[in-house]
Order: sequence, then C-alpha cells, then structure tokens
Amino acid sequence: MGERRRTSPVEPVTISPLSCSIDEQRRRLGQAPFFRGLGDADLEEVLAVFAPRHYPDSAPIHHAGAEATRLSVIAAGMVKLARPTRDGQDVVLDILGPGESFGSLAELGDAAHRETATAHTQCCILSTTSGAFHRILTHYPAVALAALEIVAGRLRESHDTIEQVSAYPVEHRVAATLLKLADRAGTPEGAGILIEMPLSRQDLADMTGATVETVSRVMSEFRRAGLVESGRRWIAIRDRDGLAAIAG
Amino acid sequence: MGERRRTSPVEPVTISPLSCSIDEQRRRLGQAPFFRGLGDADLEEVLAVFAPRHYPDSAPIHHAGAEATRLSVIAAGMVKLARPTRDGQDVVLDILGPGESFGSLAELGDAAHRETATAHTQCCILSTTSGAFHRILTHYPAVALAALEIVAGRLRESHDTIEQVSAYPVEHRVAATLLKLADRAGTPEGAGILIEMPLSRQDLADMTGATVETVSRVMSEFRRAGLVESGRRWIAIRDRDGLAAIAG
DNA sequence: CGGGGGATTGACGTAGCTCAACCCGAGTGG
DNA sequence: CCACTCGGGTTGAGCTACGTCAATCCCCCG
Repeated sequence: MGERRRTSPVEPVTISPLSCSIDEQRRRLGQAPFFRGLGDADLEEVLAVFAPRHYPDSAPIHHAGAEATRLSVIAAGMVKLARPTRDGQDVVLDILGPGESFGSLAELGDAAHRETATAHTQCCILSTTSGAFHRILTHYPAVALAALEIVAGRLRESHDTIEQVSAYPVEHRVAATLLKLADRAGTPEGAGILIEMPLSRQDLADMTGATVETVSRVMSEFRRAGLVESGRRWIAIRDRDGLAAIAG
Repeated sequence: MGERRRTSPVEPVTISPLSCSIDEQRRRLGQAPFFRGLGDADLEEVLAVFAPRHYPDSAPIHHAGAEATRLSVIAAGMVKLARPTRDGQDVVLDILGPGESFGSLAELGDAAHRETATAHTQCCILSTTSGAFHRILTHYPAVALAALEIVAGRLRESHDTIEQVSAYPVEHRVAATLLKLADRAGTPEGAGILIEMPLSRQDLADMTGATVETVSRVMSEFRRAGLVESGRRWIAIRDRDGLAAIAG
C-alpha cells in the first residue's frame, strides 16, 4: 500500500565466468591509466612481469598488517579497501574497479599493508612484486608520472572524504557517497541509474562512518522522498538532482 | 587552586628575522625530500626555476577555488592547508613545515585549488609555475619518484585521518593529533615535549573535526590528568605514554 | 588600565549510536 | 516443492557524546 518497492530485482548479477585469460585481460589493461603513454613494445615488456590471479567473491586478497610485497592492478571485478579498527568495525576507504591499482603503491616505502583488500565481487587481479614494480618505475618514467597522477587523484578524494566526515551530517555523506558511486559504476536503467555493484547497508555505513541502522533510516527517508530505490544488496538512483541537492 | 598551570610561557616565539635570502634558503632546500637524489649540477638547475617569497604571519597564500598555477616548497615557517566548508567552518587537512610542498602537486591535473593555504607562521616559500614543475618532473625522473613517494605518504596519512574521524571519539582524535604534531615539530623541554608552533584550540578543533568548546574540555581533562600543559596559543606534552594510551 | 581575542565552563538540545524486536526474501535440505 | 533458516533490512525506544548558546575569565596588547 502506498509505497511500492521494486521487489523483482533486475539485478546486476555480473556473474560472467570471468575467464581471467591472460591475453584478454592484458589487452584490457593496456587502457588502464597506469599504462597509458607506453608504446606497444614497452607495454608488452611491462605487462610481462604481471601475473594474473582469480579471486572468488568475498575472498580476502590481503590483510592489514601483512607484509606489503606486491602491487596489483584490477583486470576485472571490484576490490574493497578497508581498515579494520581496534573495536572490530571496518572503515572502507575505497571500492576500486577495473584498471585501478592497490597494494604497495599507496604504501611505497612502507613495509606492511595498512589496509585489508577483499574481493568485493569475484575478480581477476594482475600483480607483480614491489621490486619489479620499482624497477618499472625507474625504467619507464611515463609509468612513474602516471602513478603520480593516480596517487595525487586519490589524495584529493581522501581530502574530500575527510571534509565530509568532519563537517557534514550522515544524510549528506550518504548522498555524496551514492553520487560518487553512481558516477563511477552507474548505468542508466529505467528512469534512474543503477549502481552496478553489490552494495549493502553495511558497506554504505562503513564508507560513511555511520552505523547500519542510521544508514537504513536515511535510505528509507530517501526512498520515501523518491530519491532512490534499493533492495537486498543493490541500490538505484531515481532523482540525481534531488540527491545532489542534499549532498550540497 | 590545586592545579598550577604554567603561566609563564617559555614560548616558541620563532620570530627570527627570516631573511628569506635566496642562497641560504636554497642550500637548505637541497635537503628537502623533494630534491634528494639530485646531483649538485642538476639541483642547481632545478632550483633555478624557483622564486622565493616571504609571507607574514597569517597571510593568505592562496584561496580554495583559485586557479592552481604554482607548486610551492616551504623554505622556512609553516603553512596551514584547510578546506572551507559551505557553512563557514574550516577543515584543516595538514600543517606543513620546512621542506614540505603544496600547490599543484596534490592537484596535478586539477585546474583549481581545492584548499586554502595560509601562512601559519611567517614563512618563506619557494615556488615555480606548474609548467616548469611539469618539465622538471619529466626531465628529472628522480624528482618524479620522490614526488610519488611524498604523495603516497600523504595519502597514507589521509587514510589515517579518515579512520580516526570515522571511528574514534574526540578525545582519541585530539590525543592522536597532538602526538603526530609532537613527532613532527616537538622539542624536548623540561619534563615534556613542546610543540614548536602556535596551536590554538580552534586549530586543534579544525584538525579533529570537533568544536572549540569540546576541544577545550578535552584539553582541560588532559591537563587535570597531567598529560599536557597548554596556554594561549601553545601546547606541551607532559606524559607521552599516557596520551598514546588514549590515542590507542 | 581598558579592550579584545582566545580559553574555559555551564546548561541545554539533538544527531546519531545502542540495544532489541521484527520482517522479509532467498537458499537449502528434507 | 515446501518449510526452515538465516542473513540482511527496517523500525522503535532510550541514551550519550558532542554541538550550540551564552556567560565569564584571563592574558596580552596598546
């Protein structure tokens, strides 16, 4: 009665068999911001040191505290970067998609991972050792510059997050987070934008520094206002401008 | 009564005349992480494109929103990086010291400054245009690598901050912030560590995402517990371990 | 000595956390 | 194929950390 929530999830069940075939994945990686700017020959040489590996959904890739020995680039799927806190809660720093990298990049010169990386969907990861990566950096200045730009961009986003969490209420943060995700991984669907990844209230809470309950309340609020639609592990945006108004 | 607070501030009145002499400052900059790894000849060449400029205490260096045209390195003094929020409060992202850089580094590829930079003490800044800086990056790979390492380090610190602000109470954040500052700019003094920079409650509040009043209460608490001593615009740490216990 | 900007402290309001009950849709095994 | 279970989601009722507002204090300056 009154509110009808879409109950038949036209879900983003991205369960393609993800062959993780080396050649296929490598071809796609040539496009990654990381390797942009390399000639074909160089690209071939650089990619040669990367080894592919498949992770099933929710599999841990590495834990915080573990020795940081590899640099990884996502060929397919999504990876969640989180910091476990003393009291057992998680602070999600980012959810990365294809072409994005993690591992000993952000932790250059750091011996241990500060963050836990988990396969947020099943995914295929190309990775190499820190040593090999460092050799690439010194040997191919273009890669070093690309890396610099990538890290600088992330730093900017982190600053955004700090501002959000320090100065704005939960409602605002949730709206902003949804918009960010929609820009990154949204596809038009019906009269809205479907965020193409599994996204639970818990995820959203961990990304905004709030609790599941509060996020749930905020989302209900948004739904009643016709801003979003959501279900078990998915979220779609109905009224982008409305959300943007709340996000500021 | 009972509590005696040090009322005679053996202040860090770093009001050396800061001549900002080019040669003197340049000599010191050779040590900056940025230019480490450059040979003498190269260093000379690189430094040549930097122009020095002096800023009095509290002078604005650039405002958020302004076009990002320069990269700056601090020769002497301290610079406060802050984001002004919609509702007029400031979120302080960092306070930088000699040898550290700001400007179009974190904003590589970004046209406008996201942050306001202010002279937190009087200071001397060497700066160059983004164009010249970019030329340096491509021409001297060592600088690009150093920059990468610097930005990666900052990213890590930003992640620390996000964790703090998302998951821990104000008390905890203030303690952690004090420790961070002490490590960076602390000098042993009497039975404690004096933080060598002017540091108001407002600054601390803006760094921790809290209000002046709350920070003041927390600091009073700390003082009563014998952890810190503080006055008008300065702070000293009496019991490092005690603070560390609170910071976790 | 008087003024002013920072700091302190108190009283009060509230956003968001905690605890707890309940619901619902999707697997799963009988 | 149905019943059970179980993991997520929702909702409510308190509680508390922290923000807000306001008064007062205390250096430090002219």
